[in-house]
Amino acid sequence: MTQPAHRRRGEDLEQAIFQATLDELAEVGYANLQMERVAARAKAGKASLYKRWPSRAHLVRATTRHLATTLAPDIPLTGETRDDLVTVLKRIADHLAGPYGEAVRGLIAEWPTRVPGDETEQARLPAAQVRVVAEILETGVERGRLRPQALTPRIVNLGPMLVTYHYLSHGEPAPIEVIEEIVDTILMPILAGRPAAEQGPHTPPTP
Amino acid sequence: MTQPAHRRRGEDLEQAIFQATLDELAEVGYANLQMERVAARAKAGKASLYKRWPSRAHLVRATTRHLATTLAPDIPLTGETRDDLVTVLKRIADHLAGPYGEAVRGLIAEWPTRVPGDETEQARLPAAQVRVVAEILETGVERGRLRPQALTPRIVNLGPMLVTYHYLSHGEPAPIEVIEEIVDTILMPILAGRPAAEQGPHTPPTP
Amino acid sequence: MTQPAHRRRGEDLEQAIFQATLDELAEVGYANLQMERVAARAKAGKASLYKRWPSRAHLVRATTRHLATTLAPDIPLTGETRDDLVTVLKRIADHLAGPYGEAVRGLIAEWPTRVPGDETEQARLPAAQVRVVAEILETGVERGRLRPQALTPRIVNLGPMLVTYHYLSHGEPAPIEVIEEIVDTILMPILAGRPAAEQGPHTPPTP
Amino acid sequence: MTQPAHRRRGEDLEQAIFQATLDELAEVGYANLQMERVAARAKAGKASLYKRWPSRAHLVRATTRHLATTLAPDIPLTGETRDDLVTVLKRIADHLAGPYGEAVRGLIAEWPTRVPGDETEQARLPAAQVRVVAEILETGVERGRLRPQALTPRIVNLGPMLVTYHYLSHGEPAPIEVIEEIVDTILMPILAGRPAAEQGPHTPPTP
DNA sequence: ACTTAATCGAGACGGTACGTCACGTCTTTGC
DNA sequence: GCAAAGACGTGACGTACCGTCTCGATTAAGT
Repeated sequence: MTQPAHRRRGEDLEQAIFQATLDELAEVGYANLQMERVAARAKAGKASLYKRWPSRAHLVRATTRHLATTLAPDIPLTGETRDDLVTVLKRIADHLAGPYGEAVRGLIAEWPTRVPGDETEQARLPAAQVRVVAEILETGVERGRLRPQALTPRIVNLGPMLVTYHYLSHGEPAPIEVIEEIVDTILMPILAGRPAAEQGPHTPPTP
Repeated sequence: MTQPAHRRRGEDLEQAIFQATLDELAEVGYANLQMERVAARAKAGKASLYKRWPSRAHLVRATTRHLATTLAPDIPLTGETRDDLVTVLKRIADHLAGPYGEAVRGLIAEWPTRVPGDETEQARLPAAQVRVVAEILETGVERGRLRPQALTPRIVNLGPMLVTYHYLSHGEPAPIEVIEEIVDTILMPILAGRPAAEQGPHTPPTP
Repeated sequence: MTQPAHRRRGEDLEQAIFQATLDELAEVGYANLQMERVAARAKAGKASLYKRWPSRAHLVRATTRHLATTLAPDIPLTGETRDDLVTVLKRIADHLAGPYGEAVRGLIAEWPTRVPGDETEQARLPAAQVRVVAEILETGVERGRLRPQALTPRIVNLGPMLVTYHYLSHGEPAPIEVIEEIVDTILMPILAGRPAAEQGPHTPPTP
Repeated sequence: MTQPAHRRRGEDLEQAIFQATLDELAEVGYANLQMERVAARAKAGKASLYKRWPSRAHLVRATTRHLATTLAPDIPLTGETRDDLVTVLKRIADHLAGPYGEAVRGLIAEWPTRVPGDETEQARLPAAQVRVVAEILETGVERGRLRPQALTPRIVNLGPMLVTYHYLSHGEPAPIEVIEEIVDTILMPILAGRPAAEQGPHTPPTP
């Protein structure tokens, strides 16, 4: 028999529902995600879902948060700011091609806007990976390559934001050429405080 | 009598449907937009909608394009790059608070992704207003204030993109402080080729 | 409160739907009977109807069968064949003026003809009342007034059939004069084996 | 081009519509007969139909009357009452299998009942063929085989009525065995004034 | 022959009911 | 005493046909 020997409760059940939600997001996307299908896939009753989350949006939001805690980025860094930025942004871009990206797409459209006191962002950037960006920039500053003033949250978020926006508007992750162009013509000029003209894509800096 | 003397057909009818769609977007948002309500509001039959657009997403997309053609930006410019950028980006931000923003939110989530050959962007930036950004930058270049190399599409779009992203992730238009921060710490450094810390409005570039 | 304390399911719900169907048949007739109105009247969802019967025709057919089981004819008989026949045929005629007649009218037109193995008759005569006719004739045979050979199903059904046909072709129940003419010029001659012209009520056969 | 060189008007057009209606009745039956299909089949506009008949029921009724005028029964008679009755009733039964029967089925269900002064019967028996029945009976009376008192309209109609009822309740024309049983156990006893026992199906009268 | 008015075909239109589907709630049954 | 299963009331969906209307083309009748 496929059914569990002992009926799942509490944490176990929640895990199964999260997994079913992720699978559905990956297969049919947010727009076609149905509570009935999630429940069936998790071999759970619909009431078990509604007892925990009042709507599809809340379930998906909880699922992405669950996903964030289980994710180990593990990105190999070289210490070279420009290359490391390309690497981590490509990771973020590809991450969006999966259930996480679908969740962001859906929550942007459906999250009940303007709940007073609910200051959360619908299009929350993947925290663990943004943290890696911050580490790259901190390393660059320590090595004297980047201006310390550039380490503001807005600039740290800029790269992930542009990559996410590309996914949202094109429906697929940014290709490597786009990421390199973003890094070389937008991020590095701001961070290094040098004109973009002194560096182009794939061109090593003039000595 | 409220009913038109002659039954509306073709162009007239389409205009009425677009208007009804815009009104519904503004009132209930994309997620709660219903074909039945749009039809009723336009005093049209549902079949008249489905004869023209196969789905809600197509109707909304057509409506935003219709909206773009009827929009006259008419933004007063001073010739001062930094101030003009703040002005036009604020306009874009506020424009997103209306039906146009709702349409973008919905299309991001619901537009059928990856139709081969359909290279259109779901989160299309408002073309007329982005054109104004380009004019501001061209003026700056002509006056020798901005680097000519910065006039790439990606950099021209950068400001509108950040403002749009703010709306998508927060659900409300970017406030003026955020826009000024974007212009002063991101756009102007890239455009003028100077470190953000050293720059202020109306400051000539250091030799 | 008008709503039931507990949501109706199974048998209870079915009873309510049957009652609503009968009411609609009586009020608007079969041709104008709508599933939506029946559902609304029964305070049920349309899906609850379609889960049980695949079409309007099946619902009405089931309703008439339900009606047949709950009907108690209770017709007072005198033992006098001719008079009892007139009485029961009048009952049948009047019964047709209600929802039952409407159901028969509709099923004749709409029942999917020639379903292999579905030998049921669309214009099924009301079984309980036809049984009373049979009893009348059996009594007549026992008393030696009627020929035993006349007790075939076709002849037993003849009276109800003619009365039903009158309703179908005129849209209203046969009046008493028509029923008496049917009994005196058609039924009694066949049953008693005497020429119609020579017969009257209570007249012994000429030797 | 497939369109007629000369556009049809008046009588020509009406004929084409009648023919299209008959074809549709034969192909899909009354319940599935659609004004749009009739119009398309007749290569006519819907307005041309509605200009002449206010509803589907009126169109079908007019079509059956048109059909009645164009029908030539041409039934071979032998002079033998019993056999001739079987022959003509079989003709009537088979006639019902075509568009005429479908029309009767539909009009029974849909004809607006109780229009004051509209005394027409929905289930009008085919007049030309009923007239043949009358001729057969008149011949029988002239030859002294049948009782003159039996020549009432109700008895003349009895045979066609029973055959029609069989079609209505079974959905297909009465087979020959049923017709012979009707003639031998119902019609002949009434007409000849002899007990049914003296004649059975297929059994010659005892000398 | 040349208008002139009627009539036609074609089909768009405003409506409405259809039968389906998923929602979120509620009841039952089993563990 | 909670979980699974799923029936239920609700209501929007997208489809199909209704009966009305508009339009331009065709045609018979009147000049």
